[in-house]
Amino acid sequence: MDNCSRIQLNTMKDLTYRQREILSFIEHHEWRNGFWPSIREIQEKFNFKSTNAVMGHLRALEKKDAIERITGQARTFRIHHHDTPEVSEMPKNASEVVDIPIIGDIAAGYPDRVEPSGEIGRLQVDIASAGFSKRNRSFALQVRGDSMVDAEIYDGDMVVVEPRDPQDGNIVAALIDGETTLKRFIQKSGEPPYLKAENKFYPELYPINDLTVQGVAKAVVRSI
Amino acid sequence: MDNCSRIQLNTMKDLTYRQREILSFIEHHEWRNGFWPSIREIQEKFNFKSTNAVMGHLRALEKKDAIERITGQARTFRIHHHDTPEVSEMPKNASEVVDIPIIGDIAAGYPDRVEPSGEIGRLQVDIASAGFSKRNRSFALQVRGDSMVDAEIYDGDMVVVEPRDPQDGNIVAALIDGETTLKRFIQKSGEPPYLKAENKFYPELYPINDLTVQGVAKAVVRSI
DNA sequence: TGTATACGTGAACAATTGTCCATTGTCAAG
DNA sequence: CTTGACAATGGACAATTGTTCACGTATACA
Repeated sequence: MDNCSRIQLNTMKDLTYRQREILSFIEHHEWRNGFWPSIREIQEKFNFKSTNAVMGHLRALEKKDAIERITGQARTFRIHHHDTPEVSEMPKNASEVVDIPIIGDIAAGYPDRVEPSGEIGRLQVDIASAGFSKRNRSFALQVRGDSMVDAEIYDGDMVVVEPRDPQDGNIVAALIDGETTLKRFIQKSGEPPYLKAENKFYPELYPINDLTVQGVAKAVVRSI
Repeated sequence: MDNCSRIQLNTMKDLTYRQREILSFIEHHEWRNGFWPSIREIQEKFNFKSTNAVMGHLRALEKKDAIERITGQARTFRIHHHDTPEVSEMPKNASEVVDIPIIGDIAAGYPDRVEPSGEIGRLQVDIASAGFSKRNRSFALQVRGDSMVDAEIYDGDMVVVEPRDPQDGNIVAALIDGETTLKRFIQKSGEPPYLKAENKFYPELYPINDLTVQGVAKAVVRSI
């Protein structure tokens, strides 16, 4: 189907297809559940009638140096990833980002497993997309009320705000009547700037001075 | 109103020093070895004469919602990261969290500056509120289309999905017709579960099998 | 004073789980 | 044809491991 996974499959190692299936499941189980499967869980997954079928594969995988185990101990695996990591465009300084794969299509491949090839990008939360700053100059506001519903920002949402000067059209955290609220910042050339609520039931215009705007909203985070 | 958006700021009761030690060791063991410790391994570490000492602590940690276990199964832990553990043997590698203050009211202070006193909590992007996992078990989906607009999820949003079994009412990433979509998972007691689109112009019901649900949506992140 | 929580010992039990025995079959290579 | 790698069955055993009961201490609290 997609050549990415095919290439990876063949470059990997001299594992058989079945062994690769087993290995995939083990990895996937840990990824999904946070702990490794027991041999009988693997057995069930593949409808083996005997645990020894699993044992055979595990021995093979260990012999081929794909995995490592601690004999006698339950659910103790270690996966050896000596397939070549591709050149990464990601910043080497891992401390700067929280790195989350963006998966666009996980339909292909082993149905119960997310193929690496399904990844269409990475979400680097602190920098690229959301403006999260390590310097902690950014902050999050929890939205109360519905003054921004027309901008799809709702009660309870967290809005990440970066303190800086706004530009026309930015959603800003603004200090109005002693309260911090979210408004849209409007500044047409030659005219004085003003703020605007994104809810048609609210007054449109708000006065503004140089202490009003506290920062620019960079992202919305909503827990579900 | 809904407790979900209040996040888990105060849901975890305070751990005792001893409980924190235990928790730290469990985390550290997994970090170092790649799998969770057994109860007797914890016992040895702390020189307990009885496994029941460990059991007591584990029960307490579970009661306080710090960990999760699967009864009867070996080495199956799940750590709930509600806050940053202060006592930790683990390296304070900053790459693990992006730590953002949640500011409830900054009206009182100097408006161009974030007052520490205005902080009502902290948003730890990778773990607490959004289900971001440093182990990368979570993943993000970019929403295409409008099948969830009635749940305030829009085209282009990033949805953070944690792979686990859904409960009634959860928004889930579901594999339908070879495509991953967002649906609401409905399971009334005694009845077979089904999926439901949150858009009145879409068909309501979708069939479901054990490969359908890929995970539960934990958060929405939208760049502005 | 009672009661609750935290902390721990000691021993026994039962479930989970890894391991190993013998055996069957296929298939490609020598 | 034989050999070896691969795949799987079936059953049994033993180690690992989680669980529970009974019992003890200390501390804080109303």
